[in-house]
Amino acid sequence: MPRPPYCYDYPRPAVTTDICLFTVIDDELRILLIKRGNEPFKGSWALPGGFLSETETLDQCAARELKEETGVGIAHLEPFATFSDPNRDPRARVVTAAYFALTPAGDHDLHSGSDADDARWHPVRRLPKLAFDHRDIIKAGRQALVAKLDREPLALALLPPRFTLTQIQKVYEAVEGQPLDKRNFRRSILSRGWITETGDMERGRQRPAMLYRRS
Amino acid sequence: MPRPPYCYDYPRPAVTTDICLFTVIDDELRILLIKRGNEPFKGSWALPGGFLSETETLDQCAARELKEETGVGIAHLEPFATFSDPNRDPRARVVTAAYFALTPAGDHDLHSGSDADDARWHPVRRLPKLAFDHRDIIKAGRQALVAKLDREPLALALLPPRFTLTQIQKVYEAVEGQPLDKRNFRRSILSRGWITETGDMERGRQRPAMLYRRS
DNA sequence: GAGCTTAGGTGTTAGATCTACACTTAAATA
DNA sequence: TATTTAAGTGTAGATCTAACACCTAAGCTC
Repeated sequence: MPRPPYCYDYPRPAVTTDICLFTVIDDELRILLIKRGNEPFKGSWALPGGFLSETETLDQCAARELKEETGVGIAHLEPFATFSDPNRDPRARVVTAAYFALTPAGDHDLHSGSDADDARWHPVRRLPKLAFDHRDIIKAGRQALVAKLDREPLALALLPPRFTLTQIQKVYEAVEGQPLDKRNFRRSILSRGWITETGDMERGRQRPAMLYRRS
Repeated sequence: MPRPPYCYDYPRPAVTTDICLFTVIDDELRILLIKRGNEPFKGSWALPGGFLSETETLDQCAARELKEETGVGIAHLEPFATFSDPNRDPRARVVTAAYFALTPAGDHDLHSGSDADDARWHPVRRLPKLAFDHRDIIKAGRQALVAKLDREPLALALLPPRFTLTQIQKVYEAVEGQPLDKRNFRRSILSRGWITETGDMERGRQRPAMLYRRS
């Protein structure tokens, strides 16, 4: 098929994905950031992400980049916005599709990529100096997460396979940033049908708690 | 500043915007489609849209393309998804940012672009043969519209500056595709504070109705 | 093993919101 | 003046929401 010239005359931007990978550690919402080892913004922190390859969708690109960074399967990954200011990257025109991702706290094999010094979980309320427009992206990502948490069982992606009602309540409190009433929360979360009793109890320092799982 | 080679080694997709421009005509939700005059998909209908230029954001690109197609300012325009299947356009790799737009029914100066035969308002429940993945895009756009209509005063973007309660109810019924109870609808819409009485009445064939406007 | 510590687990009430439902009114027209 | 058409209005029952406090089961300490 002939390639109509109008289709190719346009300058093409580079296309990337950037991922806001959230987790809850110490009852606090945190995000994975990578310290940049190269200019521009050398020494600043940045979101994980990378360039779209020729044969993959943006979803696949985000999943691949995330796997390369964290070495784990991610419980939830979805796009929430695009960022396309012509000057957002001083090197070149780069349009990025921003994703948010969720993973349970715990055993991540964080390993720096080729252009990164370090990877760390940063509390979203105390962010360091960020590269590019990544502060804006994180702000939008948090808003998207908060907005969805009430309508979809996203909290399950921030928890291990079996968890107590107190644990899931703490996830909601960490994401929403406010305490919730225990009895009202339990009534509400159980009425949604997202979770089921396992029958097993968690034995800890106090009275045992019922373990729940995804329905 | 030197351009790091990793930044340019990647093949770059073309980037476009596609716009689902909705309106309500004859109590029916309709979408603007353009008949394609060129291959591929010659004779099929397609969403208005076009290529991102070097100096504009995706928002600006969508607004510009829409203005070129319809000749009117648009009351509401926002992105809702991206589509990036590597084979979605048979000519080349094209990633598109999909927008939905809203405009009051009425006097649009629809004019075909260079590669279009015709532009028409199609009822969303009876769509013709569509080019590319535009059927998927429209489906996602409708869902985005329905989801937002309840939370934000989007219906005002589908109405003239002054309107009656019956008119706004018909907009909701057209978008949601189901009839609504008149008294409950009125109580609900008035309690949101989005609209205010003008004090003027609309004179028609029957008892006059109060005209409202955006608060 | 008794007492302390810690988190788990449980109900009710008042207020607000939602849903279903039918008749009267004001103007235009015939 | 009678008819047609859409405008406008209220209530009762059910459901949902928000506020609120005490008892229980286990581990730990002495």
